[in-house]
Amino acid sequence: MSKPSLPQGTRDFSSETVRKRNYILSTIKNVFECYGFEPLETPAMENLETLMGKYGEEGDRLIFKILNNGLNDPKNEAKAKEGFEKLLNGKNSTALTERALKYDLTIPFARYVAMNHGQLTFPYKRYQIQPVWRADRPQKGRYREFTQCDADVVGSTALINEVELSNIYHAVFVKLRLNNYSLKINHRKVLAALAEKIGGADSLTDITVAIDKLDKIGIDKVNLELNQRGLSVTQIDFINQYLNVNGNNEEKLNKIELLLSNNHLAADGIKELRFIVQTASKVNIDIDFTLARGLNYYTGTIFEAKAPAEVQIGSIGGGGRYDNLTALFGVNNIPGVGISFGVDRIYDVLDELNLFPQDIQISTRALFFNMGTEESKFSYAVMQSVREKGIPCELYHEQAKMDKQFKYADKKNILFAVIIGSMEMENNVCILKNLSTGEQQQISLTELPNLL
RNA sequence: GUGGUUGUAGCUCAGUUGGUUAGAGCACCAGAUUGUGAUUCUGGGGGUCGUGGGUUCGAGCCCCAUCAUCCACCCCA
Repeated sequence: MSKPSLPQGTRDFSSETVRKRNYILSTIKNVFECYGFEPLETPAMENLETLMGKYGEEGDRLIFKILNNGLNDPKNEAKAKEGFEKLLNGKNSTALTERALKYDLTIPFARYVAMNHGQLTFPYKRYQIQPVWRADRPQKGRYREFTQCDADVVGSTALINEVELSNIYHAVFVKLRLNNYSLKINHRKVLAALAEKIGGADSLTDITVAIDKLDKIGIDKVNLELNQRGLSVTQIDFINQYLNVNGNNEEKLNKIELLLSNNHLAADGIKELRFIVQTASKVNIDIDFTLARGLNYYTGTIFEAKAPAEVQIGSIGGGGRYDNLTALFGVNNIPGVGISFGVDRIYDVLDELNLFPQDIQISTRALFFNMGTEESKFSYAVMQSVREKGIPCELYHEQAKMDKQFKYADKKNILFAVIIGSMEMENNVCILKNLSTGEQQQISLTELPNLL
């Protein structure tokens, strides 16, 4: 038998890791609940049809598909072979695969809303914390199975939702002591206005893909890429003016207003951004007109949360407004806006900056030493009475040298040692030792629970 | 999907132009120490050198393939 291994890009989470992850997840969850969002969970797998075509060509390629069962049944053989031929020609075949692992939480959510809109109370505010899968090649901060935390509001076009979601980002990051985060925002209508203004509305994708890389590859390479994508010198020149818009948020808005004047798309977008920036005044919002994000379904404001600059990890969250996501599933007029937290990356950031609190690793408060057969029976009974008070504790599993029992307590971050030997048994007392300070005292057994 | 990096003990890594029985530190176990964590000392267990082929009298080292890993691109959280 070969050594056991894990599929590429997946991970086991040790006890310590799970505790750290839960710290992040419960922080996010509490904030979501605090803002009136309700939980939702959807299955790990969806019908392939539900997912295909929703994430662009690149996205389709990264969807994990599940092979149908029973393909080796003789009566399915012809179908299976035909399906395989189709697959070789780059087409999907329900004869081979009709289910897939979910790729994100947004599309399954849209499917859910489309299926249940009759019963839901709008605006419907839901949050969802679940794993998703992508057949991407793993690298730093990138896995094939990872957890997303989404909060969306559907059935409302009110801008207050964008403000709320910005405040959620702020609340979560502050609670995680990630005070230097930045929340970049932009508006799809501003980007569209830029494309319109230079007379290349149809090249919107080309423009945004290129300018999105500005802070990564620099202006020269962006211009080169724009050139390669077929834009003229005058067009590139105008884009450069657009990219040069700088200053604080208000200054940027004023400058872009001037640059994209007499364009109703730009006017709309700028008005909305201005409202959000002014209303969500406590949030570290940084208007960034180069922010593009996936162009699939966003139509209004777009968000991207960045880790503090000293950590070389890109985006730790993102989101935006979509006009009509459920239309993909035949239900119209349900606009929405949502955000997502990238837990796995937030984990890496907190780890790198040493921001996990120490006390999240403590589970057992007290270790009862095992001093012998009779002693341990006695200790066990005492321990059970302490457990009844809700204090987590354990008895060392066998009689062993104290040295060994101390080391066990050390490794498990246990705070106290409770030692009951024959002498203590006779007098109904115990030795309570604080393992971090080394101080110890003899106390009566009735007092014990109060001192733990 | 494209290009590159690295695979030797539980962990971090040495290992000479290819040459005896593959090493160290940490960790683990036992003892010195039969009711108090340290330090020190002594002893001990652990490896198909990622896997499969090839070259050679001889391979941890060279060649091919494969798997895994990490990194970059694409894209993304």
